[in-house]
Amino acid sequence: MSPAKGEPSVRAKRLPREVRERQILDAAVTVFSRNGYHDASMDEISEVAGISKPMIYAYLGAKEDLFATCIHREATRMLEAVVGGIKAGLPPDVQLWHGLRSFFGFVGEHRESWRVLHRQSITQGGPFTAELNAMRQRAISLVAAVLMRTGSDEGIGEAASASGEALAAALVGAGESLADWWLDHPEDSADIIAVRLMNLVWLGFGNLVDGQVWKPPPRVS
Amino acid sequence: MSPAKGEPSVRAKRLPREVRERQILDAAVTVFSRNGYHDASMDEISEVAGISKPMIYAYLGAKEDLFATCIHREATRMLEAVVGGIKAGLPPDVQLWHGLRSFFGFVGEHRESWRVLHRQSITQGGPFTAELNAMRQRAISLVAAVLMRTGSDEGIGEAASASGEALAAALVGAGESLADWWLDHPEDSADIIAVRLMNLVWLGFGNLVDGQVWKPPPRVS
DNA sequence: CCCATTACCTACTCTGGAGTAAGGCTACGA
DNA sequence: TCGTAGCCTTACTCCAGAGTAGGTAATGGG
Repeated sequence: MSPAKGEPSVRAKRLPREVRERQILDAAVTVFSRNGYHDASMDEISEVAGISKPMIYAYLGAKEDLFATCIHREATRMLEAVVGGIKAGLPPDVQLWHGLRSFFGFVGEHRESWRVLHRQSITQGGPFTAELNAMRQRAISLVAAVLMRTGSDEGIGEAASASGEALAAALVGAGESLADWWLDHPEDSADIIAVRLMNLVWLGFGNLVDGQVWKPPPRVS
Repeated sequence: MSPAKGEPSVRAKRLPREVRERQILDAAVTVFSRNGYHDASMDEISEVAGISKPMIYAYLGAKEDLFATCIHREATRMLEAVVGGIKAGLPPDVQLWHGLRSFFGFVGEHRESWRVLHRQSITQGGPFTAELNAMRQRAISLVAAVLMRTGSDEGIGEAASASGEALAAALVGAGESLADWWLDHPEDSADIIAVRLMNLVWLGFGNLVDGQVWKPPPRVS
């Protein structure tokens, strides 16, 4: 922007802490998503944020703290998007459908967020693992809750209720993996991806093979 | 141990290269699975292998090469286990069932291998990413092949055939995620986990909710 | 107008850990 | 017996990159 001479370390304009923190977090998410935790350097983050390194330490603490804060913020955003997309009182398949739709919608619009969350959410190592596990668990619990509510609404089958969390974990994993696959095959829209997973998860292969298809209800949202 | 002299860097017994390489790889898998790529140090690996560091460099090359070799070996083992568990000529659901069973069986018996493969297979960064992606792709292709073969055997439905790879990606992800979940909830056997995923993937939630259950055929190995 | 506060910077220190140079053993063939 | 090939080690070098010390400049209340 503005600078007639590139932007060679001009002293940054004075800004209130609140704003700078946001900028730093945004930069951190960008860099973390590009390089992963370990290969991201504080120097690079500070550069992207257009600020000098000590500011990061002053405001957000050490690298680990910074990362944990990123994870927390992005995970919260994502979960809110998904939860916000689910409307109570609708039939179970429709609820699931809305959840998936919100999820893939979010991923499509916030690729960086998604990369930070997923690419790093598996890797063990740092003490931020706590933050990551907590977030993942929140996701699984959320899904399990939807599934179980679904179940109790119409007398759930043995197989499903006995293993709610396991099924939720599987579903979450399928979603994650498919989201990743999608990033490499962006030709389809979020809704199409969501429908595919919905087909798999609701109908199952047994029915798909027979040519059945699940379709979203005509007039919802 | 053997505290009379501890075991203070006693010169290791002379062994043929082939054997040492195996030992080093085993140690590397152990350490990588415990700490992840970045937090694993060559020093620790050499210590676990009972050998000095330069030997690793002499035989297996730099850290990245070592890691890539580990991934390659473990991934190959796993894929062979899965492929070996699938018998051609059986009904589609049974084939899928055998595949899942082999997969979870492998994970149960080779936790270290699994951790290395999965915990690291997502994280991007090093140039070994190539190795990882290749392996993951092999897995997805394999699954897709089984699914499609299944399909063509009995006139596959539109929905399934249009998105074979996507569905395979989802299925693989579900398996991975469930395997991870299992590591934290080891109270169930591999077969039980496999049945759960089979239920989800073959019957779908729609049927599970109605109380249907998929059961393995009575007499198949 | 002045001083306290808060934003901001340059220019370091210091350590973990990858990778290597250079040289000792040991086995086996001649 | 010696020599040479190939295991094996100690003891470094070297650097990226986390984290900090100490100082400058804008802002705003008195």
